[in-house]
Amino acid sequence: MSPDQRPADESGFLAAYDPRDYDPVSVTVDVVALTIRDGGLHVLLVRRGAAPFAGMWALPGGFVRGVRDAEDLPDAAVRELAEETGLSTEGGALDRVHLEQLGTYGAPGRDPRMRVVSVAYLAFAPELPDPEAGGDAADAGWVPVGALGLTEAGGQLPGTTRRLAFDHARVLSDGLERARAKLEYTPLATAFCDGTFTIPELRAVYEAVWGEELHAGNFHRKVLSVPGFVESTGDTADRGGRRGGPRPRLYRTGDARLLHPALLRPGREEQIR
Amino acid sequence: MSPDQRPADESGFLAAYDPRDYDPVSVTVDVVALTIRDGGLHVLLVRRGAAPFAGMWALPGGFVRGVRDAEDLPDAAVRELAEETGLSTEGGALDRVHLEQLGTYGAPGRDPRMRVVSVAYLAFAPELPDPEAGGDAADAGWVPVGALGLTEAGGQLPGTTRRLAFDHARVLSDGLERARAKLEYTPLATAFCDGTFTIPELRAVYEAVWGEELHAGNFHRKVLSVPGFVESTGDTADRGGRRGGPRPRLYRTGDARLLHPALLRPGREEQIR
DNA sequence: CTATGTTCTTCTCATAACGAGTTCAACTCA
DNA sequence: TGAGTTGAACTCGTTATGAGAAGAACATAG
Repeated sequence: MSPDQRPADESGFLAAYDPRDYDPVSVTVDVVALTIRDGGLHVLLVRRGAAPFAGMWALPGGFVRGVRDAEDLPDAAVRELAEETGLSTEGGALDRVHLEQLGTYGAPGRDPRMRVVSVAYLAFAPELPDPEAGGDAADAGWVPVGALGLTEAGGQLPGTTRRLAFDHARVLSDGLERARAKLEYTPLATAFCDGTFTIPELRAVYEAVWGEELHAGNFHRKVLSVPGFVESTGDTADRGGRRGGPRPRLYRTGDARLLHPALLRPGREEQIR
Repeated sequence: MSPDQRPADESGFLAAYDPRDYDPVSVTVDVVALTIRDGGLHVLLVRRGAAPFAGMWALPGGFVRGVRDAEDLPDAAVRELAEETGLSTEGGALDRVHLEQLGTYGAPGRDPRMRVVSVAYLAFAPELPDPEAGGDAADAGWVPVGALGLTEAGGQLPGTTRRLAFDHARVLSDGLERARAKLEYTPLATAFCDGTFTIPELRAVYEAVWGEELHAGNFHRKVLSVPGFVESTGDTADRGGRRGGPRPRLYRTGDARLLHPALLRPGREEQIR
């Protein structure tokens, strides 16, 4: 909408009205950056050094530059991700990172100091280096998602050692559900892989994100039967699987933007009601 | 994230830093409210009376109350929708409206006057009364979506009489695509219907949103085969179809939150690449 | 009232997709 | 060298799908 559309009973103040004069809202971006390490799904977190929530873990993020050096929201997300990972924005590994908007969180009181509306972004990345802690972050690193004890309700199980600050358990839960859903009907799983990959590597991505094992034969058949999902490079990998087996063939991402038919998660009949 | 997570080179200014002092950003909500009238999909629009974009049409929306009478984002969306439709927030037709967050739009320059970050919401409503124009809105009403000449790229065809202000063509296009996708795998089509409805009425909703005719027999079979999508009331409608035919049976929404199997849009093979 | 055309609902049928399991060769590691 | 593992391709029964047909119930024109 336009900022000057507001209730009729305020129309007399139109010219003088500026919500910033008395109703300040700050805008930040947070990034849910996901990658796969050691066969498991990891998220990029920083440990807070200052109050509030000192000592707890939080998603990387920061203020959107509003007027001075104004930046678009995705640019702010990339900037925060680059600052946190220590990677350059240009010509580096960040080019292969898929970034999409996840949602916006603005409940009053979510930050105890001020009114903050936070635009969350979701990033899918191939394996990236460990971040360096810096600034007011006491620590930073890729944390296994399974170690956070996330609940469906957007909270954390009691007894989880790594507590998440603000409403970041909710944001992260939403990001994980988005990632799981996106793998079903888009080829974004390849964003977790390098330029070339094997079908078993792709299957490992699905298994890490979905958290369950898949039928290798059926997965293989489905991936190859979806037009444009992957295309063969003609090569084979250097060696076989970890504990034996033939050398798998290599593929790269195809030109499909949607998977048809989709690769649906098995056994969701219980979660449907 | 937290507002105090920012680059290390600013950490010296931590205590004194307040982005509102020099970097003001305003937050608004816009609502893409969809309903079905006369068998066609309509969106709620208001015509702007003041510059910028005077005379053009815009999505209803307005500022989020930040600190004084602070409200959550969905509450702000409901409030704007209620103000625009003239319907009461409580105990009225708005209870049956499905509301979900669509996305956030914050490109610099999208509002020529100031930096505005706008959180868009998507509303699915059964038939609602005509709104009353008020305040600085020159006119307001339910506009057939097809009359807006929307393009896939988020613009409008040249020659379209009703021009959309700001980036609202993009927002509306995103909302329509979301609506089309949601009908595939959720029972939200019933949000466009009254408490009880017939399968042909439900099919009319799908046809209006998807913009194509569906095979009546197959649609009927699929709706009844999805567990929890609809449940029979045991009654039949008062009369048959508009031009004849038996009286269809009445159903109400079931308890399913996801459709399995999904009702996929036909003929999307071309849009996949 | 009758005739005509429309619509709801349930079929059939051929094709496509799926889950589960099998087979076999290629490979790693002890 | 042998045992165990894995990639890739296959089978088979079940389920989902698109296209079409059939028949009964109904609205409307005459």
